[in-house]
Amino acid sequence: MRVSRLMLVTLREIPADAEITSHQLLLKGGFIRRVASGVYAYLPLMWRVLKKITRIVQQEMDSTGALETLLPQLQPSELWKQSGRWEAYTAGEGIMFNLKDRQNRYLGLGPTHEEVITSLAKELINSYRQLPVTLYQTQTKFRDEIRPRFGLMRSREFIMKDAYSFHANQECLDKTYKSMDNAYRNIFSRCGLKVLAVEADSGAIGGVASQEFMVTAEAGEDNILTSPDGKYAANQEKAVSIPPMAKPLELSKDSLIETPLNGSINSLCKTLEIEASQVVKVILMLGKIEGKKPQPILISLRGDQELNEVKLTNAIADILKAEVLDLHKITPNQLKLEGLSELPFGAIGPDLTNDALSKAKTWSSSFLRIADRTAIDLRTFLCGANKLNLHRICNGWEGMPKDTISADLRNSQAGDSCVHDPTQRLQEKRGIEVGHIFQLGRKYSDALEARFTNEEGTSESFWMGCYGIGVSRLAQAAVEQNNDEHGIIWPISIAPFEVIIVIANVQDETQLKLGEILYQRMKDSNIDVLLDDRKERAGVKFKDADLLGVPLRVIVGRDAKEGKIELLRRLDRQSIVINQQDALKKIIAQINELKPPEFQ
RNA sequence: CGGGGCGUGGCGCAGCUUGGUAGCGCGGGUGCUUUGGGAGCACUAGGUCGCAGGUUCGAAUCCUGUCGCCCCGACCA
Repeated sequence: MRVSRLMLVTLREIPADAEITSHQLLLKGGFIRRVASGVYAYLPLMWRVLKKITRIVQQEMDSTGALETLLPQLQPSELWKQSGRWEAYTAGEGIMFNLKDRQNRYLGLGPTHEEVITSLAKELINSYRQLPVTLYQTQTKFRDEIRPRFGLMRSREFIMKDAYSFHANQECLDKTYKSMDNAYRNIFSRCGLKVLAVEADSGAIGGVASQEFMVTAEAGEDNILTSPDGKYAANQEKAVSIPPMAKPLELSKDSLIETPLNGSINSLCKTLEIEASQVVKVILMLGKIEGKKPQPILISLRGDQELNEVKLTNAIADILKAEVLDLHKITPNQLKLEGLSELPFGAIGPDLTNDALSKAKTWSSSFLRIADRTAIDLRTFLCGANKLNLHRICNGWEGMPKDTISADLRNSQAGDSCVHDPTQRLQEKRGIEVGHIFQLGRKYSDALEARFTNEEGTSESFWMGCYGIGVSRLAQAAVEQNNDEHGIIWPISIAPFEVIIVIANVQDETQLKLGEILYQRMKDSNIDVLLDDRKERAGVKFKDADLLGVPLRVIVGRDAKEGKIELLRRLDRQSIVINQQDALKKIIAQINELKPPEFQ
């Protein structure tokens, strides 16, 4: 390809709305253009990158025996109602774009494909003899994100590889799960990415075992907690740890304490000269629960701990045996709308009585009370006295409502001791999730009644796994991890081109001719080569070459008349002057050197 | 959804407070010079100031509404 024919538009100034480096560089280098919020056009250069990633993904998936397919993006609501996800994915802050066709049928734009694939498996697979089978596809997915941001990192339309496996039993699922884990590690390593595998919550998709693959980068949106010995890594939602000990509280008698105008735990503690770990704080939330009345939830936490909403959601679902569709803090305005009297926010205790809900119009009339174990473990603590600006000292939980359920609700934090080895202290990192593998179990096959006949001749639901890679996100994550002050440095395996030939001055016949000869030779040797034949000044072309991040650069310039060219490596700007006859050999050698060792 | 901010040539911005019919830098086109790190000079094209109402003799500027985009947040109010 010739740069003069590439529709290349690089920007001198960074567009104002790009926040993180990778987003800025992709815009500046002419790789992507925003079309709407969270919706991007992949320009020709970017498309080459995406195709290269896809190719690697295909090779690794194929080598596990998975079958490539292509499923519809437009999906009938019926399938989603059968799996029970239609409500959760469309109501409230649901992320599924949905629409009505001319016959008033409801459809969703696929954010994922469990329903479709499971219903196909139901139709196509009847016997254990057909199992196991894994299907995968690479295509555009749609998610109406609450807040799209950072270019391709969190977009509303994105490219994803998703795979689904079907098995006759858990052991077989385990085997495929492991082979996917292995394939994923190969994929990321071949793409030139440093990726960390972490334990994860399976979230809205449901299921048992789950692992995320994180590109470590400051700009990442996810918090990861790791142990220095490398034996434990989990994302914030899932991470467990041993919290620091609470400082024992000296005062022992029940006593009321005036605490006017204490906006926060911190100021409360400062005024009373106590530690946050000696306080029990209460948060009131309202959960929308499938098939039930809105449920007020009273959450008790130790003052120095943070609420983990994912753990809370899981705990609620577990206790009520129903899906949690939505979970939000209760606001004074909501209380008013519900016909309830005001509550002493800021001074609520774990024993706030259900009387507070007695006049509720639509809500359940009693609290679901859940307390984090660290709060339950406190012997003596300070908590709200259920009256504005009033707190009190409590001696243990004896006097508290009997229906308080203990659960792990807290966020693990950097510095906490690790469960597997208390001498290890958790460290915090930021990461970009580029892959996620799950063992779904039988959640979807049960819901959609997707069954096969097993060896005993009886009917049984499929065991399922699902495995995703955010292809477009991975491409941007690669930029986030590989760049310098001059621009992008693509890992060679996913670079839009492997080599760029820059003819310093196309008006110089000798340079132009030599450039063209080298270009032809490289094309003949199947090298992905780009020829910068533009009638621009050399400086402009060098700047663009840096920005575009092509790993190897051949400069045909002044020394062309002696048959010499310069070969420059983008990564470290090491350059050598060589005879043009040796060019091809040297370039091929360098291309191989730049690949990860195990794939040269 | 809550809070904050911004919409003015392709990009980055000024002008708005104090109304008088639009400007700067970069980019585009043409010509000459230049030619290894985002060149110089000259000429030139390009904007119903997001949109809709209103106030006014007169609106980019003031008022109302609306659309779009960006940032922060959703852990005791």
